[in-house]
Amino acid sequence: MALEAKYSSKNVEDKWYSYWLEHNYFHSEVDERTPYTIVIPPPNVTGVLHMGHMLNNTLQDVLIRRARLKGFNACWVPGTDHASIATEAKVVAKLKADGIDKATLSREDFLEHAWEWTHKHGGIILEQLKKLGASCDWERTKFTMDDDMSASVIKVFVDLYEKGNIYRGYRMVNWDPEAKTTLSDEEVIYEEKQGNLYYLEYKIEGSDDVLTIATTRPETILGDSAICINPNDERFQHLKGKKAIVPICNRVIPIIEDEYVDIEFGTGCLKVTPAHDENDKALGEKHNLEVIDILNDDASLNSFGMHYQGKDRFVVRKEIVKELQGMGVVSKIETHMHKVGTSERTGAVIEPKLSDQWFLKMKELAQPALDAVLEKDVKLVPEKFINTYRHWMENVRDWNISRQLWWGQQIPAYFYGDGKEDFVVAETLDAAVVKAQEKTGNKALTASDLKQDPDALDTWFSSWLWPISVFNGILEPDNDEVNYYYPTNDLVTAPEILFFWVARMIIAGYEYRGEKPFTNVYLTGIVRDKQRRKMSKSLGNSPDPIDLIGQYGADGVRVGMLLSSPAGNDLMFEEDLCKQGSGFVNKIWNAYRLIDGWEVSAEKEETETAAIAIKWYKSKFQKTLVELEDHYGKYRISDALMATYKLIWDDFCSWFLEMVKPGYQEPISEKTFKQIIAILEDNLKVLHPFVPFISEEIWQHITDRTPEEALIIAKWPASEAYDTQLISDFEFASEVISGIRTIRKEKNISFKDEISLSVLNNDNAPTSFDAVIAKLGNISEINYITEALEGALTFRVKSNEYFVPISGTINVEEEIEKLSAELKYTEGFLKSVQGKLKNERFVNSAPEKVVAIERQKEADALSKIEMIKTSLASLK
RNA sequence: GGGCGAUUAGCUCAGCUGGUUCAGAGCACUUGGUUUACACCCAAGGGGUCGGGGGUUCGAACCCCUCAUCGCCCACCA
Repeated sequence: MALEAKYSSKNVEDKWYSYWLEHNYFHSEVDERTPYTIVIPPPNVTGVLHMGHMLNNTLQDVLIRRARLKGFNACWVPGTDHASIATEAKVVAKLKADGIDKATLSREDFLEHAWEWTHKHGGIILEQLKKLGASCDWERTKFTMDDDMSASVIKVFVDLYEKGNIYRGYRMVNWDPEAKTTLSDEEVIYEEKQGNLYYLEYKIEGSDDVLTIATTRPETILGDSAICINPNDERFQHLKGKKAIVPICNRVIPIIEDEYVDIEFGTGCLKVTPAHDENDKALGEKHNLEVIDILNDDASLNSFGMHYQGKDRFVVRKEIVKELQGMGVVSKIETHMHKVGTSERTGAVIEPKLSDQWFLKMKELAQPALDAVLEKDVKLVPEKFINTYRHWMENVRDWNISRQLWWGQQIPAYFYGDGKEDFVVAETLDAAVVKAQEKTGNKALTASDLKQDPDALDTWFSSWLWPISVFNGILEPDNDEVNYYYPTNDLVTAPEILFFWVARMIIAGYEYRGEKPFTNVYLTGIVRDKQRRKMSKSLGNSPDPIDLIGQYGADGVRVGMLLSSPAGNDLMFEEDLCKQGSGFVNKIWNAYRLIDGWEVSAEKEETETAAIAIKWYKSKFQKTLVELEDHYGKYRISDALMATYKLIWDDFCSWFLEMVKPGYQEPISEKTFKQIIAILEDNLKVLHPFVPFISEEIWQHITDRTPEEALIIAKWPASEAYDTQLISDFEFASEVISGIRTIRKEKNISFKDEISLSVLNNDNAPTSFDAVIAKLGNISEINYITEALEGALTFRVKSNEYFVPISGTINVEEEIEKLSAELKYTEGFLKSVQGKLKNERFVNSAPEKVVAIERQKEADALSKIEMIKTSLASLK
């Protein structure tokens, strides 16, 4: 049955994905083979596939499929992340839409809603990955809130607490007033914003003097507890030891001195608000100042806000300025650019806030993880990220791991009293009771006396264990699975989460396995649109990957993504690339259609052309195999694809198939055909990681295969020595063919008209491809001659001259002009080469090899000039 | 404010140890083609003082200095 001229991906892709699943090829179990493991960067459980995932997972699938073909026990562990803030925010919004306020719900009820939401929307993204062809071991699918995963998190928390790495601290934290939770420093995004710098006058107690301070947040004056000046500031010597009066609330506050104050900035006077600024807090502690917190959790003012109580800080900012202006204490308002911290998740402006939170000490834990990367035990690709990584790890700050959320692992700290230290940390309530009894000496304490800390842990506190916990290596550190699969091989992820996730996994790896979690970290680029904007749902500039797959096929989209994705560089995604991808897929399809349509004859002999073509292609293939090895080894996946692309499109389709193609309506020799099929099969193997579907389709179409013979589990082509001479001889021959084509075109000689070719064999032109030249150039005969042929069209390849005798078609003047131009160019070239060789310093200092090359160039140019001159003479 | 990186063809990017991979690839573009797989095709062609300037060297896209522009990361300037 004839195959369709246009490849249609739809049915083919579903068919083979089901087939692969049915035969369990993606599943990995511990065996005697060497493992090759990748753990997926778990996407948000309720998320949908975006272009970033697409890139990421295509790369992982390429790596895993190639490893599978190379005979490794390939294991790609999929899963999702509970994404506490993002998911909780979605659930809260959904409840709100249903008229339910989270505050009215109990923790249990809320979690029930959250789970319901998770089950409803969860896992969509994993289904989408299947469309892409991702060959994950779905039996191993994990969720960061699975029971065992959560148990691992709790165990680690307790362990780190007992080792003294986790502490509870009253600290200035980043407060997200929208989500009403703290954020880690990494979750705060600083944006340059236009604000105002307000100059406010404070009265000096017991005098009519005023001093002026500058602030960007005038509402915080209600929380002021001092004014600070630089002791070296000449202007303010008279203020030392005095007191100032805060406008509106009339609080009397001391004027303190500290060299921290920048004399140059603003007025040189600084108001100190310890509750709402990190630096002020430090000053406050140093000078023993009162801490006045004026904000509620939703960033409205509390009772310290007096008549502003209950109003949002930004509303108050406007109103208080008016009031202050009315009092005549605003001396100046300047516009001022400053950085404002916003929440990564909700976009709300962050307020620094003092509160009790849980922290993980990082300095010590980070050390082995830093060393691992610096010593390249863990390799970052591209290497430029090493510096960024080092900088971060050397200046790592303690990690705020508590979140005022319910969706996540609840912190296993149990309070038995109101005191700051009245708590114990334990894996279970029962264990907590025992510990509490021991700690207090009160044997009468029961479970009902204990109250668990309501906060949940930061999501990253579960995902940092991912490479270990997916193999249950926390709960059972010595199990066969983790011992076999860990450390994993490659991690493919976005550079944005190098600190959030990658660095912390390395830390956890050393802390809990004494070993790195992965050997290589491949950091992909950020997918951007043509205007260099990051592709995101909110901007609406991201195409839906599933639509793209529908349009171009998964294979086409995979190729499109990979065509332009050098590691670590951002990639400008254009839909045209997918078009190119599906074009490539179609090309492969049609190459197969050609072969598939041939009539095979056992009687027919192998032609000379076919014999040399097969030998040549095998060499070319082997050479490409070596290049592929190099590219893959350096994670240059797009280069690997491009090398494969050229091998198939140029070498296989444009050259090889043209060479072996039988004549019109002629059968092909069975011997040749068998070899072509073997070559095609090898091609399919190297293509498979990039275009898994069409490669399997063709593979299975060639002949009936048992499930054990599927392409997905075939053996990567074996490396063999290859003939470089043959490859360069072919390149020579291809130039000859191109010369013939040029002449045909220039003289309008149809391909159907046979012509003859004569070679002035100055340079021992290789003859191995003469049959090919004859076939592809439609040459009746090739003659080797010792004297120039008169009255013929000529062209040159290296220093051989070729003649095509065409009577009556030669325009002598045109030929002379052409030759003269070539002569002039060659003479100029010779001059520059000789100039180099005359330079003694070049000859003396350059390596011998380089000089020899120049001498060869000189000799070639000389003989070429001689030849052109002869031709010219004969024409005249 | 500190650090890292980039700047090469219209676009996206290679260019590894300074010299045969040295000015390249893919796409786009122009021109010409219904030769028995593919117009998602075939062939040919145009296009770049390698961001500017200076230096080192026999020799620089590559090393050094400097300027410019862009990007990223980190950081508490009110």
